[in-house]
Amino acid sequence: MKVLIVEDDPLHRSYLHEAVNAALPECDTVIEAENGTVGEKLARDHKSAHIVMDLQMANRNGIEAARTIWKERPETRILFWSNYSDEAYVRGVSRIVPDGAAYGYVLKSASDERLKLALRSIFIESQCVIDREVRGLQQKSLGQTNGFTDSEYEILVDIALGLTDRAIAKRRGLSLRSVQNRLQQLYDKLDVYQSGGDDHEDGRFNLRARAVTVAFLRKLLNYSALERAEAELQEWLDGK
Amino acid sequence: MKVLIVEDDPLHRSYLHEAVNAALPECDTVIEAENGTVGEKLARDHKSAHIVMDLQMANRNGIEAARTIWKERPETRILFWSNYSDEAYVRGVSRIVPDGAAYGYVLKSASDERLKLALRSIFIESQCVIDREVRGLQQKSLGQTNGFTDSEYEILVDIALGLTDRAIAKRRGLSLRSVQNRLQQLYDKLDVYQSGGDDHEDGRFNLRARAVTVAFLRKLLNYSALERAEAELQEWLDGK
DNA sequence: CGCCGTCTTGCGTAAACCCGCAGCTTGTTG
DNA sequence: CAACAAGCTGCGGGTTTACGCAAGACGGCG
Repeated sequence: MKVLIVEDDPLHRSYLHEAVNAALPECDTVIEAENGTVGEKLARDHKSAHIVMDLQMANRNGIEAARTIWKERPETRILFWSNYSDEAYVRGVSRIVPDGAAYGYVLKSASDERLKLALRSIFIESQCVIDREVRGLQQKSLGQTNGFTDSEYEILVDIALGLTDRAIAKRRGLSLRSVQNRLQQLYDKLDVYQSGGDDHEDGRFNLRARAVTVAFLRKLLNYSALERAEAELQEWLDGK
Repeated sequence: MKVLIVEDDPLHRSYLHEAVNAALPECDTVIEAENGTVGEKLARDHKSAHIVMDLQMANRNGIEAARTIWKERPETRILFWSNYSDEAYVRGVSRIVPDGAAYGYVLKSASDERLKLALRSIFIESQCVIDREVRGLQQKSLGQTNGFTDSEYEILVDIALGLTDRAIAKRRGLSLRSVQNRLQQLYDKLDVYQSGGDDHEDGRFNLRARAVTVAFLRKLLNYSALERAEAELQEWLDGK
């Protein structure tokens, strides 16, 4: 059995290496990659390897890497090991996981024990292991209560990218008015009207910009999500 | 001599601990804090301590902590040890460093040797040590070429927060038109008109929102900067 | 089938935004 | 002091947003 570790930080990398050795005596080779690009390449070279992947990496982030890896080989087992449980990450991951694939999401703050258990569950037993905290987010976001529809999330990303209503309409194949409807829906859910709605109206917000900020502060968006969305946008722009 | 380590990540924390021991034999006590809040408290308790501080921490980030520490004791020597050299961080740090204070900014990717040298230079020799990469940013941002004025940065933050032109005018004591002037200036510098300015005009951007996005992608803004700005905004809103 | 909720679309309006033009106040420089 | 650059401000107008109102379209359900 082979395990591929994809992780930015040398300290974390060697920690992972040890953890893998301790948790999986049946594993005979451990390979390391220090960014997403190298990770993809090594995954291609070692087709049987299971993967432990950091999400936040400078060169090419974990979600990107995982997507191309899964595209080539959907049955690959990947354990995401991340510092954060931003909804943006969680959403990003669940968007790309293939049907029936075994994967995991464990926070770096988890104990050694938890990490080892997760390693064994996923790589040996093919079971999904999602950190409790992450799991909570996932359910809240999928359940309609307090969560965001895909269409709402989509339009959030679009205004975060800085598109006009018209451009969004064109991109998503909607009328102008429909786009604006979704925006209102979004504004409602993000509670953008806060602080100033009742008394004097002088401190009002620019709803569009405020929505993006609030989403950022709530970790619905983060840098990595923006980066991905921007790449998709450019692709679309080039494709006419 | 005492050294206080303020760092989120247990692995990094113990690495730092060792590095301090190795670089500073004259140091007899090393104290550790796992977030900014605790760091502030321990800094108060151990007034003579030099500090090594991580910037990105979940609970209370390094810039906040450093600010209150320096407010109480401006001669404290602080070495910032960070994963990133986002302009937002660099700007945030240089905004709060007291006149004549000795401080340092070293990236986590630096070698052991570099870290040790920095520790000695700052804590023993009272010299400022700024990582080469960070230094580059600093100069570019202070020099007018390609850099952003304080007023431009200020208005960038304001629209990122989602304020209306009118609200910004009130907050900064300007006329509406002046605010809009600065905005145009900002749009120019951020090169927001890209892609579509020449040929067909269908893929246009909402300049205001686009500016924020571009700033994010260029790391002029990041989560921590937004968080701080939001706190200041709330303060201002409360103060009428 | 008819009723109902959700989603889409068009029309219309008030507000906000982007920005060219031009007059003023400053600080700087020869 | 004259000249000039840089920033602030008001005016005016074209465009984009935010959103109420109301008329279809579609799917589920009794």
